[in-house]
Amino acid sequence: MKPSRILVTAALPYANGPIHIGHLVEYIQTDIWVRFQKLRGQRCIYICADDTHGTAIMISAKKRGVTEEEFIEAMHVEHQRDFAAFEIEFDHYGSTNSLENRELCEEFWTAVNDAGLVTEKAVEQLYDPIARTPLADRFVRGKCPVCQAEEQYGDHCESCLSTYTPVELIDPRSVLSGAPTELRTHPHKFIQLEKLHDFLEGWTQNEDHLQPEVANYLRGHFLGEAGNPENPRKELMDWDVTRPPEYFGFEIPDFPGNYWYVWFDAPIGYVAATKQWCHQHGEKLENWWRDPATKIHHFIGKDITYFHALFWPGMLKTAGFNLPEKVHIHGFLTVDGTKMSKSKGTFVKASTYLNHLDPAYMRYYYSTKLGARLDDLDLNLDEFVNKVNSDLVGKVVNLASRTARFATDTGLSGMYPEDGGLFATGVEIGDEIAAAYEMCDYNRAMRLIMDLADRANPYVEAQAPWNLRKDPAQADRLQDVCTVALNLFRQIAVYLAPVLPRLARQTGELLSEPIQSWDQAKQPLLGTPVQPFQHMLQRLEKKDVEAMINESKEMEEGPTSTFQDSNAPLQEEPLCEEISFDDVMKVDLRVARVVQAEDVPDARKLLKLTLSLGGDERRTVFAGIKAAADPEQLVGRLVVLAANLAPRKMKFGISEGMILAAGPGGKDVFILGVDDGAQPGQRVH
RNA sequence: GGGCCUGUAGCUCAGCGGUUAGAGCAGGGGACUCAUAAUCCCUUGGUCGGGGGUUCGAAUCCCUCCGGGCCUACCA
Repeated sequence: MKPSRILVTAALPYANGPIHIGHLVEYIQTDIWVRFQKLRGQRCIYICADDTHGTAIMISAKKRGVTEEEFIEAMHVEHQRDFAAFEIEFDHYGSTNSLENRELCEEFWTAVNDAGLVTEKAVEQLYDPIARTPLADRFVRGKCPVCQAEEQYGDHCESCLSTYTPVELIDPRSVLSGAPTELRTHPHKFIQLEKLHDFLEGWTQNEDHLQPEVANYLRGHFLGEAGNPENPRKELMDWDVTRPPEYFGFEIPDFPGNYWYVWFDAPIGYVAATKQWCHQHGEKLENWWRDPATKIHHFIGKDITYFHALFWPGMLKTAGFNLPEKVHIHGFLTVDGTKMSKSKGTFVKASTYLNHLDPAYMRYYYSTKLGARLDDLDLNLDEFVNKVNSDLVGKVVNLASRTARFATDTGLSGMYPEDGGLFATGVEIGDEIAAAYEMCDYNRAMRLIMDLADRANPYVEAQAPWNLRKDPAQADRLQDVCTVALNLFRQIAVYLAPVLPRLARQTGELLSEPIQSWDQAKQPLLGTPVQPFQHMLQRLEKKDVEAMINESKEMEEGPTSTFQDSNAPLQEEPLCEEISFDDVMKVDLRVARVVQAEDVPDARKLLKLTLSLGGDERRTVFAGIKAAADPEQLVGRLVVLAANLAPRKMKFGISEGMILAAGPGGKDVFILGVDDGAQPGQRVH
């Protein structure tokens, strides 16, 4: 049975940066699904908005010397421009910083309070006294309490992989101002998700609301299972949903001076944006969010599974809104097999892409790669060029391009000619294609469609319209052959319409009837004029892809040096805030000799070093250089030791300092040495 | 350490208990000339990661090992 309404959302992009090709996977995937539903005659709307709150936005605005509102407004314009250029067609694109969202947040808040889900607890958090803001973990950097690695984030150490709280961090500093942080205690409100445990277990594990692997993940990771000794029922953690000032967001009415955490108001933004759309279209929000006849589909990336599969359904349930019919979760984009990288030029912004390439290429390529699973998706640049050219230009558009001009004078025949069952096969396969779209199995849909094109081209080859044209007596045959070829082409264009809306428009113009419905693929088009053929899609040139990648590479700066050093290290770890001479002098660096070096068998990264500062002065230091250094080769070497570092208890013993080294870690650690003549114990000035 | 996913032709993948394992692209040979050097025909190529098991029968189910990815690591 057809649902009477389908409401589709894509995750709200954060208004802190431009749209890039990784984002586009999701918005294109969702757009295709929505266009497919609409083509099938469903009542379907595509709702999205900018996610505008939080510390990061506040900081970005400050950096540019504008208000948060100005900042997010500029981003709002930019995002919409990029999406439109990629033919991503939202029915409404709102903002979480809206009146509607504030009101709905209050409504949800009242509901969770009334349901007894809210509790208050004191939270210790690091605070930046200069920027006057509490600091999320990623805004704090300091020394890892476990391995002493410098410049680690507040919650985990990238060097030794240990985790901790920002409070444990040694010498924590704010990333914002560089100031040493203060520890402050502030009341926060929490939502006790555990009280919804039974509901969430039911919702996540039944009725295909989630992909099976996602349901497994949630069961294994958060929910556990009653009666399963391997994976006993786990308690869901309380969710901290408020933030003390300063914070850019909505102030909480019954908790003055506090703000809802951005993740509280962001998903509510789905509802708020729908509400705005309703106002503009004379619709009732009740019909779209509180009517079981409306099916809600969320499309998200796997990174935000938790919020959408546990937290959000819990909120909706509590506040009496529709639960999602399905949360479709996709993987991440890699380029040529690796993470997108600014230095490699594979971190391509939507606007950069548009400077060089046709969005249709990307819509099609992603379609050939997207399935219903949450697997990562690789953009292989060679394959990209290849596939677009051979499939779209060589096979599909070529069908029209090689026959349309023979039919321009006559138009299409009045009766559909014998075609050996080709069109009928296309009708039959159409159901399979539709099923594949419905299940988000776009790569299967594309394969089926290309298979149709692979059947159509041999037909043209066999009928050889270019020969028929030479004989005036064969004029009718010629018209019939072109009628078949162009109808097969049009059938394909209908099936591709969700992916390639422009091609569908062009096909409509060529054959004098717009493509508006999936069912148009079931009936041949007859007797209409054929317009003069115009190119529908340019071939994709490898050099354009290369130009795009080059433009995406971050520029090297400064005077040209004879040493062609990459800018990557600075990109990955930017310079810190300026500090004073006194600050520098606080660190007592000493020359030390490694007198003993041994492997720590249980540690993944650590070596235990005994250092001599001359005489009897010895220090034990655990250094995260196991992968990079051979203990035997270290013995006797002079190194530089941060000698007045507070001792730190680690799993394997007490570390009494740290040795200086450069490099990203792992195998690439380069220990600082000292020129010949230095003596252990000498200070480094 | 745990969890999830994954390993099929040079590449990207389909097949997920049943005839000699498939497609597209790439490679090789030929044809055609309408078309954006597109198209068409033929063709090379795989002991389906290794090993064990269940079965009349396994790429397909189970176990185990190896490799890859992602997520976590007593705050998601």
